[in-house]
Amino acid sequence: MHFKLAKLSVITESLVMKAEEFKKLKEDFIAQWGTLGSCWGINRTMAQIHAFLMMAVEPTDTNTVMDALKISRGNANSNLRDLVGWGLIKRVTYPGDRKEYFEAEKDVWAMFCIIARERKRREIDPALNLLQSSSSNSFNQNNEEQQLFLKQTAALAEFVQTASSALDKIARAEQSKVLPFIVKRL
Amino acid sequence: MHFKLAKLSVITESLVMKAEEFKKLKEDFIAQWGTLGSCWGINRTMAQIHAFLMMAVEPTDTNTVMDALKISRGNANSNLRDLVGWGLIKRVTYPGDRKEYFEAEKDVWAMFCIIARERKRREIDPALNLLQSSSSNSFNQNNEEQQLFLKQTAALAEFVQTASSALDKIARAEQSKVLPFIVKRL
DNA sequence: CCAAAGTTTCATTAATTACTGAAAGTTCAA
DNA sequence: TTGAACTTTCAGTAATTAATGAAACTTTGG
Repeated sequence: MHFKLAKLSVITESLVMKAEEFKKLKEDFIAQWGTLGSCWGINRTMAQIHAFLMMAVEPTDTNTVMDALKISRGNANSNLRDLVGWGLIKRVTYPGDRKEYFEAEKDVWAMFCIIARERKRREIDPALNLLQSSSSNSFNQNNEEQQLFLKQTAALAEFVQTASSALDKIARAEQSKVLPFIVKRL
Repeated sequence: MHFKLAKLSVITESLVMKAEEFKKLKEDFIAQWGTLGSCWGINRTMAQIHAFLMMAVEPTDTNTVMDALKISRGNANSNLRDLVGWGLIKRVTYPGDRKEYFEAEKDVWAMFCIIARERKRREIDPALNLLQSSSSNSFNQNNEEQQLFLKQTAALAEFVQTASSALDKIARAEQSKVLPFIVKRL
């Protein structure tokens, strides 16, 4: 029996990650996710905090985040606030505990929907606004430049409009159905 | 006859944009498109140059771009190079003319496909890489933290993979079919 | 091969964006 | 009402990113 256990643990040790290794892997993942974030136009810290909270078993307080990512209180606070603003994390409080804890939305499809909705609001809607108001002038029909401007702004407006409502539909549908459906049917 | 023309021109003046007004409108549009660009994570100048070239009746040289947008030669050059790199504009030369001119892709659907392809390559693929390599370790089945990490990275990887291939399909299909299809069928 | 026309590079500078940490603000139990 | 625990703010600073413009480079007609 002793023998068997020893053998098993040898095997186990060689296949399974040690706590040390896992810690490193996780830190690496978070750091790299931050780097990826910046090339997505999201600030590094925000992406890292989000990754950290997605991988957190339970709600986590500001100090823990600060310590884990080696960032200042102010930085932690403002990025946490922004993530709450996006709806990607939620504030959690426990009765009898003054501290605030943060918990990430962990469901991937829910995350996608949140991000789609927010990006639409922040990035697509203002563009559509500009395009529609620009294309709705009385252009001179005999002026090639003006006609091109009209044609382009109108075409862009129409496209953005359609794409935007397609995105709406997608983000409102059930995960299990949408993407497989698109992958299959096109 | 003189009378009629005069009258017509009065009407015309009141309804149709004067050259001055149009110039201002276009400049405004370009400036604002630049601002929008920055909130999309694209640098302002690049977005402006792209807008300027989309609205240009014919291929345009570096000096014209510099003058129109009041930017330096170096800035114009590097952003034009980047736009060529994205495939959003093309270099055009005329026999007997040493200058290079630039021409934007004007078809909106083609633009969308280019952007989708490039963003996938630059932003999605590296993320997928990280997710797949992170989730393909031997995690300890008795460790809740490790199991969450595995679950999350694996779920993200799967989602990104599926979304990415959906995007591929969309960008390979015909414009007239895809978006209306999605809008209708979901 | 030269010089003129045109293009690219890159060190420097400017602008923007992100981060720090101390101070001010808030909340609540006693 | 006080003060300890916690959160937020914000002026100052650091880091990053973008822009300038002169110099170096390339191309080509003659």
